[in-house]
Amino acid sequence: VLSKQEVIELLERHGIMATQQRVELGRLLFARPQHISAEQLMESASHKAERQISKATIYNTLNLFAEKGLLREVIVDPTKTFYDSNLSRHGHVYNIDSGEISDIPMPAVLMSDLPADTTAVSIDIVVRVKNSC
Amino acid sequence: VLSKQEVIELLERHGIMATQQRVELGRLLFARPQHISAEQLMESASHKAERQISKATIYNTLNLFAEKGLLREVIVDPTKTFYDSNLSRHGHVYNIDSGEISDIPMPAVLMSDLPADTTAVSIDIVVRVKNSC
DNA sequence: ATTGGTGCAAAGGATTTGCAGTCTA
DNA sequence: TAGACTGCAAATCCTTTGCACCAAT
Repeated sequence: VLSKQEVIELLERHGIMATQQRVELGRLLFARPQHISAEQLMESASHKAERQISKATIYNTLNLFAEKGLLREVIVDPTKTFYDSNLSRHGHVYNIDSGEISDIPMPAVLMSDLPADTTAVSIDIVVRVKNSC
Repeated sequence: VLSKQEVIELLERHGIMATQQRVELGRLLFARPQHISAEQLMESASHKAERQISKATIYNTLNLFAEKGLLREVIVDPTKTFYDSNLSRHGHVYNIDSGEISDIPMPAVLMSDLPADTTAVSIDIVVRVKNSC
């Protein structure tokens, strides 16, 4: 778990003004590598944060962190966005029954067939699984 | 472009009752390999279909076709689901500026690291790109 | 007749937005 | 003080649902 000061430095290194809410959310998010939804973060913040943090601020902060490269958006479910605090190169396994997300190693992917005049922003591999019946 | 009769046979082969709306939507969807959203299909149907087809039927039909294996859901954008009438093994390039989706070959992906007691339903590779500035 | 499909409008749920109040540099 | 951030509620957008009507077996 990072100290407030460590989070403040992390944010500022990424050009993000370190406000109180952002620091508290940062401590929750960067405590460990995890996959978390806006809803889950709201729930977590309502228990653990010193001050209560509004829904809009949760969404704003998640979007800002993702944009600034502190979080990675994980698009596995059309109805809900997850954010991954593990920035290393990896793919995801999404259990469509339980909603759980776990990591898998990402194999080398050949990038030879991208349209010219564009640049790759992200490469995602998602394996959707269901519980064996 | 498939004839009505060809679409009827296709649907029945997949255990789908061939109603008029489903056949018309099938003709639009299976005319060529494409990536289409519910909204785009509604737009297309409003011009080309013989009778007008309601929003609910569009969604019901897309979900049914996907469930029965005639379409593949493409989850690239958290705000909108696309459906792919190309069922062959391939990945996608999603242009976050234009919203365009195009295909890329899918490299062999090692499936050795899936959780036991689950079975893979789909494997998606999505490369998000932006226009070079 | 019975089962399944369709259309319409309303409900639902995640996310965004507008604006007033608050904090920070 | 100016600019940026936050909170709240309302608005938005995509998608699903409930229900009455229609079609096919």
